[in-house]
Amino acid sequence: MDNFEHCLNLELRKANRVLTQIYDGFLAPAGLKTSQYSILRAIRYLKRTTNRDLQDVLVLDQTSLSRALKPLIRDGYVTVSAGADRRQKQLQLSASGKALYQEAEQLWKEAQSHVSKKLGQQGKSGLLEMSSAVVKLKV
Amino acid sequence: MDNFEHCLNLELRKANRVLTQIYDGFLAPAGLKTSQYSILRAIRYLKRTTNRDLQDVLVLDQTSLSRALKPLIRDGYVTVSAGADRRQKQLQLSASGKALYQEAEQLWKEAQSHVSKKLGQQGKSGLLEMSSAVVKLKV
DNA sequence: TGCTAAAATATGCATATGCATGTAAGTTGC
DNA sequence: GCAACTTACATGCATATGCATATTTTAGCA
Repeated sequence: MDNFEHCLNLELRKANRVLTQIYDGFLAPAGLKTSQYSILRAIRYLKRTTNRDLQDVLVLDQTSLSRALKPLIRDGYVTVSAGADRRQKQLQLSASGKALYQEAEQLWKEAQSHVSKKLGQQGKSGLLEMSSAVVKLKV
Repeated sequence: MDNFEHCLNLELRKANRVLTQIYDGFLAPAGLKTSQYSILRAIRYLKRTTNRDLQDVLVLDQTSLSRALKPLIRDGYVTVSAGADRRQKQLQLSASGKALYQEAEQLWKEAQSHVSKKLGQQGKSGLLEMSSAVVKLKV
């Protein structure tokens, strides 16, 4: 299909699948996928947050986030408490959640380092800039 | 979280979500998602192919592809026939599959054009090059 | 020939993702 | 103060994705 114009979405999706598999492979010893690691990381740095706030950080639909949180809550890594506004659910990392994050962070660093080395500094910043540009297209 | 190193995978995943939603929005009138459009497109240009061959074109796991094909087969857009090697399943577009592709192709062009304009020529080729580089990391 | 390894595809399981919609709680305007 | 609107979150539905594994068929070789 080299004669035809590449679909930007398909190409990005292919890259996404490959990269996700690489990161997931590195994170596997911790029993986490990248998607879950990203959530733990976001909660960790925000200390205390809500579904609503995580949506912006993770560029994830509210309903997707609602369900993505479930395994983490179920397994006790994230704790939920009611806020002053009782519609909200305050999210925090539990002790085991923090411990798991610490462990996974090391694995993530290996993945990040592995990929960075393969892509080179140019490729790495290119990926970040391109991703940022695409995210800005969000309506 | 601006003080911390961005996770390449998360940034790419965020971009992927945004771009997929844009393309899916354009394709919605045809009742297709980008993922399905990509499969129709690949089959169309290969004329006659198999799950195995599509794996390479779409950079998609065999099991994911197996299931992704089901709705298209169920709805009659893709037809299956046995090959000489009876383990294989020969895949082709049906008449309605070709018609649907024609319709969706117009919508896809609009999406591609819309995004290309937003990203600019630089951004567009950057995305394609970056994606290609990442796909090459596949083990 | 017949046994074993390899190849093509499917299925069980779990999570990922988003749209349409539902539910509960807070906000606003009169 | 209350009806109407908005906000925060969850659920039904359908597809997306991949790992481990099962099934069927073919290929290779003793």
